[in-house]
Amino acid sequence: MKSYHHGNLKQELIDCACKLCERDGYTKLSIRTLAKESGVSQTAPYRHFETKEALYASVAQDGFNKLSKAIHVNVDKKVTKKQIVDMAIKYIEFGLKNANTYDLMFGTAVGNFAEYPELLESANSCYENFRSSFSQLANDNDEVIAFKCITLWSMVHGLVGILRKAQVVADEPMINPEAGPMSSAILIAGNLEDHLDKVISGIVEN
Amino acid sequence: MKSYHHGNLKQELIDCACKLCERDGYTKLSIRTLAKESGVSQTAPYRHFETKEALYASVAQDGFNKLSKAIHVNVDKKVTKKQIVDMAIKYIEFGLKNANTYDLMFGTAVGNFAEYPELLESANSCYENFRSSFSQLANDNDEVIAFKCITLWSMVHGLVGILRKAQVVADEPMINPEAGPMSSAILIAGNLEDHLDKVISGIVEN
DNA sequence: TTCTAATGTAAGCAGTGTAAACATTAATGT
DNA sequence: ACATTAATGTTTACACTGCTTACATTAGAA
Repeated sequence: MKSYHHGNLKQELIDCACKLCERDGYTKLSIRTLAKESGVSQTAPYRHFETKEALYASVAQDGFNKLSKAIHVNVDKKVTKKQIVDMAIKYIEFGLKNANTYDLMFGTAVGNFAEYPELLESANSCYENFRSSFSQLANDNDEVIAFKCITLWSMVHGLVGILRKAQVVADEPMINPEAGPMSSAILIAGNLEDHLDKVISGIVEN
Repeated sequence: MKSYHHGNLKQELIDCACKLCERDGYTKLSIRTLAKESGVSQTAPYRHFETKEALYASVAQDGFNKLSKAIHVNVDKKVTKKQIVDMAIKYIEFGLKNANTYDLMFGTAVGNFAEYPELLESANSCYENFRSSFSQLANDNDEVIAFKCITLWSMVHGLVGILRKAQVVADEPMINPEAGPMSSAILIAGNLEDHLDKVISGIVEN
């Protein structure tokens, strides 16, 4: 016997949306099917999310929280270059393994983060996580750190995009014969650690 | 008096779609309004594009062609570092000024380029354009060139994504007070040329 | 000139986001 | 303890979408 009130609908909707967005891509998600999945009427979600974009924002927020965890480095001790390389690898793996969620986080589905303060908070703290780890490595003033950090972040962010287009999967790199010049990216996928080590050295020592 | 056959419908649809996609974002584009715009029945477009994705593919292809032109460097003479820096700037400007089109080119709206041979061709030749210019700068074997080139491309591609999230416009950089740590990106936007010069030096000399 | 393939139209299906009006219940203040 | 209110759920409905099917017109090849 189910009661009129669900009790935990908002969180259940978010959880379900996260799964479905990651599995099928966010464009395939419909509020109606989501409602059905939670055994609730098709307009019930609107009590918790004003628009579909607001729902996307929650999924994206969850993504930033997960990314934060994935790239987290213990900053108690001194941070080594290898740790930063690992962080970069973790970042890229996250982007490749959670490709659809990553889209939601960095694409245009959620237009303006400022409209969703919690999302903005999570996104900012994720970047701050990245930055503060990186800042332990180089002995520079804040402005220089910011420069270098953005450089590295752009790198890994860009690599996620490029590697995806090259249709490389993190676990099991494989060449798409149709990829043309794009297949250059394969070279990197096969030597991700070496590659990042070089690049990060270059950034830090400049 | 308009004739039953339009005569040039396909191209007109593409042109119109390019405009509307760039203006409102591709998610706002509907085949029906597109048809109306061309003064044709709502199912006529399906004679030229099997699905909406196929239409997106045409818009993306047009984008790659434009990007190719934008970043083109005259490779008759020896290519200087400044030319590569310029190329990078042009790339980033393109990504920022044609943000919605750029989405279509590098996002997930068109899932598999291999399904649209003309798009794949344009995308590949755009990259080849990028690569061949870059290869004139460094004296390396092909594999090393490929490495360095992907590194640079990832950089600029990543910067486009990051700068957009930081809500910076190429023409008129301005700070979004809500941007938090993201506003570090502003530092770069304000010194794009210097920044790229440093980064490119780092890549080439390694 | 005839036939066929290309290109257009009309009607309709199943699905979407979301607004409005109403129902049920949990929370709250007296 | 009870009345009131706010939160949360349902029903119905609108305007819109991508796309299918069946049919109409016409341009170009035989």
